[in-house]
Amino acid sequence: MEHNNKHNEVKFQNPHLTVDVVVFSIVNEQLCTLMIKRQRAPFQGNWALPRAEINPKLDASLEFTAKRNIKLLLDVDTPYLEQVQTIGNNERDPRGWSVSVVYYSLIAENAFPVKENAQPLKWMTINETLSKALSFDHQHIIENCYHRLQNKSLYTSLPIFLLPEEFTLTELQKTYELVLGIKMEKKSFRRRLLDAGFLQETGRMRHANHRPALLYRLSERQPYYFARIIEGVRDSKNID
Amino acid sequence: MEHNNKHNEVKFQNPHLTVDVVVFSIVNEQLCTLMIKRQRAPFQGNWALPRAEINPKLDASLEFTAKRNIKLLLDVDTPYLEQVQTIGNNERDPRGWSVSVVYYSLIAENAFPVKENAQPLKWMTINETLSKALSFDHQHIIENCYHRLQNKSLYTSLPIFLLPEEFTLTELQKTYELVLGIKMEKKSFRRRLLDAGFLQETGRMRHANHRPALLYRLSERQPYYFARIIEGVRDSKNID
DNA sequence: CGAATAGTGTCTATGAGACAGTATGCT
DNA sequence: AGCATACTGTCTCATAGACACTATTCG
Repeated sequence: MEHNNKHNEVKFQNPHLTVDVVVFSIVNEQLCTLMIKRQRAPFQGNWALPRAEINPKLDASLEFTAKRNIKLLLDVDTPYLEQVQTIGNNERDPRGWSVSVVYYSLIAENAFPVKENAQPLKWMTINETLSKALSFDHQHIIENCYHRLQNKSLYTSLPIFLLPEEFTLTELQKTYELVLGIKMEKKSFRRRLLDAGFLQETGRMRHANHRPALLYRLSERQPYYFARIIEGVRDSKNID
Repeated sequence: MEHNNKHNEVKFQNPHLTVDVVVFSIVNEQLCTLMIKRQRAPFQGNWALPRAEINPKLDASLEFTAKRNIKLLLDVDTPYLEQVQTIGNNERDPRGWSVSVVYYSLIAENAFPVKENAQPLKWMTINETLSKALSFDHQHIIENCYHRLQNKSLYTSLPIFLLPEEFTLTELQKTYELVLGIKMEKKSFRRRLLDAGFLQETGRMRHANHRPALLYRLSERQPYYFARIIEGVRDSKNID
C-alpha cells in the first residue's frame, strides 16, 4: 500500500469530517458570535463553535447540514450563509487528522439560543473570542470569518443581513461601522447605498424624539457588489 | 440513533472525501485546465479533474495534499494555489454521499504532464471543458473556479501567476484579456499596474522585429489587491 | 525609410471623502 | 424655541477609460 498512489487509488481511512458554523449577530451594539460550551473531552468545559456531523440520511448537502444546525440552535432560518474555508490537518484535533468545513452566517439581533439545547450557548463578543482561549483552532477560524466579513463589507451590502427586515440608513451606517471598525462619512455612505438601487423605501418611518427617519428594506435577496471599496474617513481610521 | 443529534454526538459514517484541483495554464494562447482520463467506473473513459485522496501519513494538511498532487502530475511547484470551495452532497457521485475540497492553481505555460503517469493527461481549453460532458460535477467545479479567477482578476494581480518569472506589460495585458474575455485600454492598464508598485524592472528587454519591451518581475509573492475593479473598454465589452 | 509594437500626455467620467448647510420632529 | 438627528448641496480628489501622440528597433 505504499508507493503506487500515482493512480490515486490507494484507499486511506477518511479523516473525521464536521461542519462548523460561525454565526454573527449584533447583540447590545456589539458584534458577537454564537458559542457553545463543550460537554466532553477534548477541551471539555471550554467554549467552542457549534459543530455538526453530516447526517447522510437527513442532509442533502453540506450547506443543508449547516442550515440544519443553525435552525437547531436558534430556531431561525439564516438570511445569509457563506462557506468560507475548509480546514484539514493533523494538528487541530488531538485525536488525529480532522477536517472542518466552515460556514459563517449573519442574522439579525433577537435570535435567542433554543432553551432545550443540552449545551450552554451564548453570544460572545468578537473581542472576547479573539482574546480568550477557545477549543481547537476555533479562534483562528473565527478570525478568518471575521476578516472575510470585514473584507466583503468593504465592497458589498453584507452588513444589511445583520439588521431586521426594515432599517434606517443611520442604523445601517452604524452596522457597517461596527463591522469594519471605522467611522464613515454620512453623505458618501448614503449616496453609495441609495445610488446602488437595491434599497426600497417601505413608506414607514422610525420615530424618536427628533426628526423621524425613512425605513428601507432590501429589494433583492442577493448581496450587492460595489465597484469600489469603502475608504473610510481619511484621518483616524480606527474607532476602538 | 434517531433524534438526539441535538448533542451533535451521534456518529455517522463519514462521506468519502477527496481533494480536487483545477490547474489553469495558458497553452497556445488559450486558457486551459489540466484534465485526466478516468481509468475506472464510474465515468470510465471520461475526462475528469485530477483528484487525490488524503494520505494522513504523508499529508500534513489539505493544502499539502493538493500540492503533492500537482507535483505528481506536472513536477512543478505551483506559484499560486487557492482553496475555492468544498462541495458535498448525495448526488454528485453515484456511489453515494461524497465531498470534494476544491483548489485551483495557476502555473506558467510549459509545464508538461509527467510521462510516467498511468492516466492520460491533457490540457483542455476552458471553452472545451465548459461545452463537453465531463465526469461527476466537474464541469460545474471548473465553472466556479473560472468565475473566481475572472472575478479576482478584476481587482488583483492574479493573472501574473500564469506568466513566467519575467514578462512584458503587453504580455501581461494579453493575459488579463484572455482570462477576463474583455479588451483593455493600454494606457490605463499600464498606469494601474505600474502605480501599484509591485512590479520591478529586470533591466532586461524582450526583443523582436520592432521596439523592444522592458521586462518586469514581481517584487512580492502575494497577489496585490487594487482599490477599484477593471471596468474594461466602455463599448463592446466582450472579445470572443 | 516604413512597419510594428512600446510607451506617453492629457482630456473626460465616475464615484469617494469633506464639510457646511437645511429639514423636521419632539419636548 | 431649541435640541437632536435626518438629509442635502457641492467642492475636491483619486483613479478609470478615450484617444492621439511620440519613441525605438528591425529589415
